[in-house]
Amino acid sequence: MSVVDQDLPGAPASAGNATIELLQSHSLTTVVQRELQRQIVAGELPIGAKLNEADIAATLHVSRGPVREAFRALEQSGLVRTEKNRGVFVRQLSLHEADEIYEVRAALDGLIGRLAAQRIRPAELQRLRDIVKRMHAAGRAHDVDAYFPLNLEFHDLLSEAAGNAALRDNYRRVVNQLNLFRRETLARNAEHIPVSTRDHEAIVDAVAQGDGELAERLLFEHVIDSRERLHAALRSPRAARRPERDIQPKPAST
Amino acid sequence: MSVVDQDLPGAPASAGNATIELLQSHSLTTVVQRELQRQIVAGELPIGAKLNEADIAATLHVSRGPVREAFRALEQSGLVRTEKNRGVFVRQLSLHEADEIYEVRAALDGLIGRLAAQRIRPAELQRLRDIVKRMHAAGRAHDVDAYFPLNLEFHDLLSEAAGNAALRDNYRRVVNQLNLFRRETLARNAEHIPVSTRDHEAIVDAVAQGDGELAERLLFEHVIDSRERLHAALRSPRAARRPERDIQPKPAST
DNA sequence: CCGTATTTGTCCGTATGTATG
DNA sequence: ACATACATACGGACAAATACG
Repeated sequence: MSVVDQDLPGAPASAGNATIELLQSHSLTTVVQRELQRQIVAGELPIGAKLNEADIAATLHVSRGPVREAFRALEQSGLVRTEKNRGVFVRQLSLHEADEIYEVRAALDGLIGRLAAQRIRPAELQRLRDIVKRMHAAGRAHDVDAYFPLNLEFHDLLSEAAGNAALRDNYRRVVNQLNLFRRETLARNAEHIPVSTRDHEAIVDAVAQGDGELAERLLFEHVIDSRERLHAALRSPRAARRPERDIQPKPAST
Repeated sequence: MSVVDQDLPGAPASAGNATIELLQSHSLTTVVQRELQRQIVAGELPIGAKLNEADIAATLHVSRGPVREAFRALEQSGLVRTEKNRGVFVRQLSLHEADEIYEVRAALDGLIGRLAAQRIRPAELQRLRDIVKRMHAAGRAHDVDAYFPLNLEFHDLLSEAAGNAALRDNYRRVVNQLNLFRRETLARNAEHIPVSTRDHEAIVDAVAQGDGELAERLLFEHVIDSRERLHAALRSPRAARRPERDIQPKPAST
């Protein structure tokens, strides 16, 4: 009846089972929360999809209690919205909401730049430069699928290098929310990769030189610019190709 | 068995009962969440206090399910911490954590100033000036208990005037977390009221003149300064008068 | 518009882990 | 160290609301 009993068919119950290790230190609520967040961020659950309590509980081999608790956590983190007596849905950001969150991200990213310029360590700086190098490669190859995760990794590493856990956590929550919008609409077109990569290069240089004010300004403007690119993409004919109504990925069967 | 049956002894079941109205539009989880948040922010639940599921459920006349769900939401909002198989406690911020959160707040407040200078409406500006006027009065009377809520109201109104709901929500969460620390340690001494009120006056002026850059800088520094005042208060002999271990307000009885 | 099926909201019982004498 | 008491974690059942035919 539980995730350790029936899941992972061939796994022995002895040492080395990561699932058991996970359960010993984390509650089922936490496991469900992380799994749902992963599915949402990874795009496995489409925007607007309805999260069915019973289905999720059955799939993860847990009862509805932990699932409902995970829903409340995800709601606070801004990844889902709850309608009373109707259900929980993957959050759909309006353009207006995305604009607002972009401004918040710009402020946080500015502080990240300011602090990272003071506190970044050589190893982190080297990793940043490696990422930028790979960004150049992805740009030359017009490989958007390679560039997108590099962009996430760049900013996540920078938020870590700022040496402020609260800032990093707030930043990650905001970025996760924004991904709800960009995945839906932004064309992720390759045209902007070169200019964005130049932004990143300048940011790394400013951080490397310890110029906090410059890094702050560059990062703030980088975020605002990416918001503007989003607007431009929405005005282009390629945009609005997907409907914005609720999507139900799995009606009933499995 | 429910909150509407036994609570509010003399209240008739007819129209005008706010409790029934509340339950019709909100789930019990939401009601519990708001009530617990209110108790934490208001200081009715001391820092480090253990939140007993059964006690809370009995007091609010609900079952333990909604209480557990509310715990998960409060955990994400940073007001409580959960220890597996041990319980939920009102969060205790270390000085280091408070420092980090103060930096986040400074960045958000800076953006608030920048945006409010562009978007504030005359009625809001007038309300800000009224609050500052009352701050002056509280300062002259050395009335810290009057000043403290005025300070909260000032910044909350400003976050509203910025015209960005996401920014306001993020700001409120951060301020709620910081109150977990300031209530415990900050002496709330009257000495700083005049200088702080002058800060607020300058901020209002900058916003009124539409000088976003100035308002941003003033607010950022205002927050950093208040963090420094916190540090100074901790170094003063008056500080550290309360123990930092867990407190249990109501062992069992009611 | 009504009856049925499905889903959510709530409550309670039980097992497991923790604290205490 | 052991046994007891207590709190939490989880599962399951019932009631209410919604969705569908």
